[in-house]
Amino acid sequence: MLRGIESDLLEYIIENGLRTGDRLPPLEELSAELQISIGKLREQLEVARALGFVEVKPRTGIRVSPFSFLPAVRFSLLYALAQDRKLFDAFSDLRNHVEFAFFREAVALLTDEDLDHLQSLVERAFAKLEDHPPRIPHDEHRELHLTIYRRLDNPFVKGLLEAYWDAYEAEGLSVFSDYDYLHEVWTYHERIVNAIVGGDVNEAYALLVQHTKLLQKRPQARTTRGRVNGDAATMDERTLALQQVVPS
Amino acid sequence: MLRGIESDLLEYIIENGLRTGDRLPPLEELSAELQISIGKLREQLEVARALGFVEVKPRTGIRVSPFSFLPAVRFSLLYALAQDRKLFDAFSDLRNHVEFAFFREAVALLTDEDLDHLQSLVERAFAKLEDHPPRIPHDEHRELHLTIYRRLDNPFVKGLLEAYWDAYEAEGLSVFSDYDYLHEVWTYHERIVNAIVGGDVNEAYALLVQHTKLLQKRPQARTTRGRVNGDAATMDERTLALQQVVPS
DNA sequence: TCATCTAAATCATCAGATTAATTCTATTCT
DNA sequence: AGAATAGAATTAATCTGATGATTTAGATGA
Repeated sequence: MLRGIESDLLEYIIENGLRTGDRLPPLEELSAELQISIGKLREQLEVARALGFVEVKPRTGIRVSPFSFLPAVRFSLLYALAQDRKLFDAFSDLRNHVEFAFFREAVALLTDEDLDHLQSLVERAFAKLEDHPPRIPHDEHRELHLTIYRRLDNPFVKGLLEAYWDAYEAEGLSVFSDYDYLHEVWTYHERIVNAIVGGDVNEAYALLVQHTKLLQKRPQARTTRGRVNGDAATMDERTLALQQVVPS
Repeated sequence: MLRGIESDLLEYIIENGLRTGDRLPPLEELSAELQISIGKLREQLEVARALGFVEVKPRTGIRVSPFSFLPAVRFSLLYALAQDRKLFDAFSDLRNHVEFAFFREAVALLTDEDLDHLQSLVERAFAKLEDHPPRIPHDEHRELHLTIYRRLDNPFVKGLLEAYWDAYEAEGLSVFSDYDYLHEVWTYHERIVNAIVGGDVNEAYALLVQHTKLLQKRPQARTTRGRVNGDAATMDERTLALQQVVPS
């Protein structure tokens, strides 16, 4: 049990069969019971908290959280990216392969409500793009992708896909896209959703793959530090407008 | 920089551009410089240590480790499995898809030495299986798979694949396999390696997929607590022998 | 019923002291 | 000179006790 992990705190949770929502004893009690100081206990607690295993608040105490792969992946990923931004492409590559690999299975599980939701996301995205001034439909982008995989009963796949978007945001890519690119992406999204709704999974898959290639050759309008380096004079009006707003 | 992660310690590493092997100041100094107590610093240090970002020893101090995705994945995965063993199948499914998705690319990068190594692993595995008493070639199994993906320049893919084997061992599966199954698996391995060496990647890929299906319908000779529940009377001699030795 | 205040529980943080582990260094022995 | 050993210095590891901050629950009053 828990071989390879040294944590009296987590061991306590496992050995006592604590489940999501269950409360742990106060640190002082735990300290007495586990025979280790509060200081050491807090070191382990911080790890458990960073990885999303427990939620800890004053007065409320320590509660077991539902398992999610996301915090661990995100923590490691964001640290890696802070050291070397080139690793974003590596993770991106993994994410793309995972999306491809689970696409058919995921689509097969979508409910009617999910399909409606996908369509409304496409609508909202185009509304933002065609607004004056145009806005970047970043939240819609994230949610569209994650919605497709929502019904997969695999926390590890989900965690990876979710972490991608956190990394995407950390990289600042969302802010630095040009208008034509975004429009083309969303045209693909629209066609993917239509294919899914129409029951043509093969077509949807093919479009997904194509749309990913689009991202790979996206305009590299940024320096290594995430600042825009495009010459403003060469940008079209709508792209310029996009760069002046925070994505919403 | 490091948005979404709250850790003065990691921030220090990033902001000061510390690289693999670099040393951090002693905790007392850090405490003074970062204006936080040693106790709090140690909480963050424990997280960084658990995720493999730093190595910390008395007298030597704190050193930055090369980045690896493995510790974060393993930690989260092992905790998850300790709570619910069924999650092994979920991670296994992810791992299989990732192996499939990166197989061709990985094989294309293998060197001649790698191919030699693969062949020697197959030889060693059969030698163990045909020994008296037979031994489980678990290390060879792990290394064969990881060797195939060794040249991939993607720490995230590598971390996932490595973590699988830690989980595999934690599940105790390695100890509870029957002889015929193992022999069949290694026959596949042999054919996969031969196909790779022969340059027939498509054949190798097809065999890989087949061999994975073999694992999915493996004999479930264990209870929920990892103990053998097979009736000894129904086992053949060689399988019985396997169960009495620790894999080596 | 609602809002506000009060008190208790619990985590959060800190400072200091002691202990243990590791590495370096100097000494001693062969 | 070289190897083994003993000791010293550095640093993390752990514990203790004290104080502060936050959240919740309950009491109080309009």
